[in-house]
Amino acid sequence: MPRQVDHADRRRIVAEAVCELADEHGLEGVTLRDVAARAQVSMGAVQRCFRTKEEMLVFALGHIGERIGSRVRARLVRSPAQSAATALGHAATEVALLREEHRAEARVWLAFVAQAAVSEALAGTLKASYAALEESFAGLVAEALEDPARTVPVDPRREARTLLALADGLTAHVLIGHLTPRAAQDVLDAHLTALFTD
Amino acid sequence: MPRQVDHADRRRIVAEAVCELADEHGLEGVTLRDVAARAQVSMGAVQRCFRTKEEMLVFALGHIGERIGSRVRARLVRSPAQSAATALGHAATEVALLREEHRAEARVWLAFVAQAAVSEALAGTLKASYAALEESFAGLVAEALEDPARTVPVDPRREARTLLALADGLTAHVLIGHLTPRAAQDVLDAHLTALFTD
DNA sequence: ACAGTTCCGATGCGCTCGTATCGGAACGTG
DNA sequence: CACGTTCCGATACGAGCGCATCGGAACTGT
Repeated sequence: MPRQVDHADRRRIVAEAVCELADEHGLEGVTLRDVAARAQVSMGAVQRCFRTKEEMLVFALGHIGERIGSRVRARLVRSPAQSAATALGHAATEVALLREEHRAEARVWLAFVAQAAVSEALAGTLKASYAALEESFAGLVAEALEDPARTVPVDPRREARTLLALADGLTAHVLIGHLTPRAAQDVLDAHLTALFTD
Repeated sequence: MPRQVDHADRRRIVAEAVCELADEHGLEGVTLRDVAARAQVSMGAVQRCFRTKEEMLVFALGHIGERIGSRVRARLVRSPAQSAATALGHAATEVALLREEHRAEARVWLAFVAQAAVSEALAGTLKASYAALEESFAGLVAEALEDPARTVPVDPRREARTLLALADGLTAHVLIGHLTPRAAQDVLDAHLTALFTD
C-alpha cells in the first residue's frame, strides 16, 4: 500500500473552508477554486475528496449540522442538576445561533436552508438534523411540563416545533438586521416564560 | 416624442419572470437570458429596464414584498366586523405563505432572505418590508389584547416580533419538508390561541 | 413624407465556472 | 533499491455568465 492520506480529515478541512466562504459571500459565492485556496490545498485534492461540487456542499452541510447539534447536546447535559426548563432555554438560544461568535454559522445555515428548498439532496440532510432537534426538544418540553397541576394540557411535540421555528425565524431576522440579537433573545425568553407559566 | 414603452409595466413583467425562475431553480439559477426568455422579451429589453442584474433582483424583491404585503393588508380590512384576534390569525397565516398556491412566493422569499444576509442592497429592501409588517402586527396585537381584565401584561411589539419570526420559521420548515403545511398551521393556531387566552 | 428620436434584438467579448485529463511526485513493499 | 500503486498539481476545455455595442426597426411630430 503506497502513499496514503487521511481523507476524512481533509474532507473536514475542506468543509470548514466551504463554511467560511459561504459566510462571506453566500453559498453561490463558493467556487471550487476559492475553496481549494482557502483550505490551502490544490483543486485536484478537493476533487479527489468530492466527486462533484454538490457532494462537497452536502458534506459541508452535514458537518456544520453536526457541530451545531453537538453544541446543543452539550448544553443539555452540561449541568444535570438544572431544570428541564432552563436546559430548554439554553438549547433554544443555541439553536437560534444568537451569540455573536456563531453569526457565521447562522449565515451558512440560512444559505443551506434556502438552497434546500430547491435541492433534494440538501433537503434530506437538513430534514434529518431538524428531526433530531425536534425529538430532543419534545423530550425536554415533556419533562419540563409534566407538572400535573397544569390547567391547560400541552402537546410537547407541537411546542417543540414552535420553539424550533421561532428560533430559526429569529436567526433570520437578526441576520438581515431587522432585529438585534438582544431583541431576539428577549422574544425567545418571553416565549419560554409564557410557556412555563401557563 | 418618438416611440414610447411602458417601462414600469415591463419591469413588473420581468420581475414576475424572475420570481418564477427563482422558484424553480433558486436565486442563483436566475440568469438574464432565462429571465428574458421567460418574460418573452429580448435580453436587450431587460438590460434597458435594469442597468445591472442586481438592480433587477432588488426590484423583483420589492415587487414580491409588495404583493405579499398588500395581500396581508387585504386580509386585515376584508371584514371590518371581525375581531382583531381573528384578523391577526388570518394575517399571520398569510405571511407564513402556508397555502399551496403561495408556495412559489415562499421559496422566492426565502431565497431573498438568505441572499440578504450577505447583500446590503437586498437587506435594506427586506428590512423595510419587515418593519411595516411588524408595525401592522403590533397594532393588531394591541387592539386584540386591550382587554383590561388580563392578568398578565403583554408587550404588543414583542408579540408581533414573535409572530413574525414564528411565521417565517414555519415557512422555511414547510419548504424543506420538515413540517407539513397542516402541521405548521396547527402550530400557528396553537400559538395564537395561547396568546389570546392567557 | 421625412426627419429625429427612442428603443431593442442580435451579436461579441472577456471572464469564471465545474469538470476531465495526465504526467510525475511520494511512498509502502518485495 | 527498484517497482507498483496512490495521489495530486497543473492545465485544458466547453459551457455559460453579465455586460457592452450597434445598426436598424418603430414611432412621433412637423
